[in-house]
Amino acid sequence: MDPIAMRLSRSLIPTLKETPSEAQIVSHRLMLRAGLVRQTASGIYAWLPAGWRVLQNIAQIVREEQDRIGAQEMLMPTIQSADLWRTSGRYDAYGPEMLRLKDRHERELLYGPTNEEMLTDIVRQTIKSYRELPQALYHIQWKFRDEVRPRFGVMRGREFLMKDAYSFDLDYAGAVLSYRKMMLSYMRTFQRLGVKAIPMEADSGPIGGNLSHEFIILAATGESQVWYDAAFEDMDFSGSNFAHTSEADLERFFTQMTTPYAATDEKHDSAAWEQVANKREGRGIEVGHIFYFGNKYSDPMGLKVAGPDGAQVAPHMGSYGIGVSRLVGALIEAFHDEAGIKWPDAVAPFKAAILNLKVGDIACDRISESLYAHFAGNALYDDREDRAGVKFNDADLMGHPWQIVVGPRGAAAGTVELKRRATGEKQELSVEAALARIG
RNA sequence: CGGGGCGUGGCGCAGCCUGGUAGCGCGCGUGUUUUGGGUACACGAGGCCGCCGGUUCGAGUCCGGCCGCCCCGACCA
Repeated sequence: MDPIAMRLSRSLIPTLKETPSEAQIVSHRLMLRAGLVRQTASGIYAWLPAGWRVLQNIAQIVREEQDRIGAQEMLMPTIQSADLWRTSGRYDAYGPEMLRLKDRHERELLYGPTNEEMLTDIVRQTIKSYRELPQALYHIQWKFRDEVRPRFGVMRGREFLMKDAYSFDLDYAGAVLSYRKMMLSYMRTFQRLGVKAIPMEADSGPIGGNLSHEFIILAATGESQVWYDAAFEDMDFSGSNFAHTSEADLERFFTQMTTPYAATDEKHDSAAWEQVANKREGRGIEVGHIFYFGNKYSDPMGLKVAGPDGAQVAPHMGSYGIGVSRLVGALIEAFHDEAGIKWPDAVAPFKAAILNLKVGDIACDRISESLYAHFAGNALYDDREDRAGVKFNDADLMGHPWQIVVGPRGAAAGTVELKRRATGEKQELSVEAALARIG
């Protein structure tokens, strides 16, 4: 990575003082103002350098936690053939949300909204025996759903980055294990992202099936009403650090996650709700969804493997989505204040911002440059010849977890002011002490 | 898809009703000034007024059509 690009004076991070009029909700406004994205068409966004770093950070955590439960990463194309979707019957079933295209030969194509058919087809061609099961595969790829009404910025865009995983098991019992592994992976993922996500029983929607959970981040501006047991608010995740191959641990964890009451509108049960001792209500944003759907695709598409007794059996499948680009907006909804974004450490575009309050001052420049070198590209150096207030405001807006303020007042004595964005706490420290504090 | 609204320099907006050579604030450039929470002054650059057509001597303004975007609702990772 070219370190020059991390100097604000040389970066394309166009912060805005005023909010473009198209943005209503706070995350959308802040994403535009912090220079993370630019809209290029309704529901379609370009990810500018800082936004792209956040997106990659989230994707990387998702990736690591998928790998950790033994899922294999791959990459499937965005463009798919209509014929493939006809094999499952979904080409006609999907409706106008699907973006349909034609190539120069008038062949019917589509921009994929999901990949069940494609992966089922690939597995059908390659997996022939129960000995090759189970399989869990995922990719992180752009999807397109032609929403009637895109809104909320990247949270409800038409083009979006999604992690979608697919599991193939010999039987129902195996599929349940795969499903529980994914739930484990999801809880670990959201925990690492620094956010509380609650698994809620869900309708399986157009994808079909009967074992399904949504993962909801609590945020005042969320789009759906949720009811949940207060037990989720201080749930202990220390027990999630077990080997994903342990069936007993998977069951224990699954039970822990799904026993306390939690439901969205569509599944809310007032009778069951009455039994909850510590009730909590709020708004939430759906950031993940997992499904078990049995033979919904393996049957119509003719996916079969040889079982232990030699008979051909249709594998049981599940699919598992995380809205990676939606998470960027959702995290901002969860972590912001009047001044701007307050990124969780794990996803922040930069770990720290270095605010040189007096560019050209020997001591300020020297300390700033050495700090900048120390962070090796993971700090944004505000080396603009601007007023201090401009830098403070932009740093707060962009939401770097740490701000290292290098001003003439302290620089002569070798000290800097360290500000923690999340709490607002400020400390005057030596350069070494500040770096030690940031870790 | 029903209902509502908006398209005027990069951003936020006025001008349109009542047609007469396009304006304000921010941002940007230059200079002076200021120097720890968006400093002040001066000068300056930047606009087929969304597009097409019509009415008119003349259209940002009036009329028609189209396109784009936003908001509310029904629907979704």
